[in-house]
Amino acid sequence: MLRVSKLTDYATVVMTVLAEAGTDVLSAQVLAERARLEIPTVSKLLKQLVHAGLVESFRGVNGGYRIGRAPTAISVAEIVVAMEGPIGMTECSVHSGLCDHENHCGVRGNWQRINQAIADALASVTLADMMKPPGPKRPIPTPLRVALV
Amino acid sequence: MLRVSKLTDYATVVMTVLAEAGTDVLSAQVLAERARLEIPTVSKLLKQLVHAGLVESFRGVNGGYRIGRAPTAISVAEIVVAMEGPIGMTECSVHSGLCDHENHCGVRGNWQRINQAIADALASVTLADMMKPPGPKRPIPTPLRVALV
DNA sequence: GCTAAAGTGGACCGAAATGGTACGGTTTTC
DNA sequence: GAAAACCGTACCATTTCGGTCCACTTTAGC
Ligand code: FES
Ligand code: FES
Repeated sequence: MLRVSKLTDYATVVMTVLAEAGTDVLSAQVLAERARLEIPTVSKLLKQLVHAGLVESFRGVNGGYRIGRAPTAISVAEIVVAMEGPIGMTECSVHSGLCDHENHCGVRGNWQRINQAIADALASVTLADMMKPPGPKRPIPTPLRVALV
Repeated sequence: MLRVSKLTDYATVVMTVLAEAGTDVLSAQVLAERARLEIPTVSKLLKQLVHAGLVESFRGVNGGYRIGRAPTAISVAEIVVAMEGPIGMTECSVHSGLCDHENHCGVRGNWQRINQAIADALASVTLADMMKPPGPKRPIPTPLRVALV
C-alpha cells in the first residue's frame, strides 16, 4: 500500500510529544502516557531514535529522553530513515547488483529520480510542521512535475 | 524501507514493454521474454493491471495484452495504485476509526497532507517519462516545500 | 466440431517483515 | 545498597510478499 510502518507513525507522535516538552527529560513511562501507547512499544522506537541521534537518553533514576535538536531542525525524512532505513521506492534501485535484470531494465534510473523527489518531499517537512494543526489546503504547485521528468 | 513492492516495480517494466509495442497485442510469453521475467509472475501482475483498466486483454488463440491508453496518459501513480491499492503513508490516515489514538493524535492531518503530496508526485510522472532515459539531473525546485507545510 | 493456444481465477506455500512482549543486565541517584 | 530507569537482545504470533501451480474458459483455425 506504499506506506510507512505503524512504528514510524508512532515515532512521529512520540517525537511531537518530546518536542512539546522542550528541553525537559521525560521517562519512557510518561512518554507512553502522553502518546497513548504501550511502554514497550515506545521504548523500542525510542531506542532507534536515540541511535539515529534524534533523541538523547539519560540513564539511572530520573533518567529519560530529551529531544536532540530543535523541532525546526528535524525533518520527517530523518524520522522515517531512523525507523526504516534508507528511502528507496524499489528494491532494485537502492543498491546495484541485486537485480538480475539491471542491465536491460529501462526504468531503474527513473525510479531513482522518483525516490529522490519523495525523499526531498519528506525532508522538506519538519517536526515543527507536524506539531501545527494542518493548515488550509493549498493546491500543490506543479513545478514539482518539472523536477521529476 | 518505504518502498513499493517488487511486483510493482516489475509492473512498470512490463508496462514500458507494452508501451513500446504500441497497439500490438503481445502474449504473456513474449512479454515475459522481453521483460526478462517469469511467465507466472508476469501473468499475475497483468491480471491486476487489466483489472485496473490500464491494459486490455484478449483471450483465445493469438490473444494477449495491449496497452489500454497512450503512455502519456498513464501515470506511475496509477500503476502503483493498481498493484498496491490506495496510496497512504500511514495505516491510520487512510481510513478513520481504525486507530484508537485518532482523537488525541496531532499528526494525523499532517500525514494526510504528506500522502497527498507524494501521490501528486507519483501522478506527475507518466509511463512515457519512464520510457525515456533518465535526463540530466536537475535540482528539485523548493516550491514543493510550500505545498507541504 | 475438435483442438491447441492463450488468458482467468483461485488456491497454495515458504520466506520474510511486522508488531508486540519479555527478561536479564547496567547505570545512576538517593 | 536499593530502587528507578534505560539497554540489548531475544522471542513469538500474525500478516504480507514473492512466487508457483492448476483446473477452467475462451477463441482461432483446420
Ligand atoms: S533493476 Fe530490477 S527490475 Fe529494474
Ligand atoms: S491516528 Fe493512529 S497514530 Fe495517529
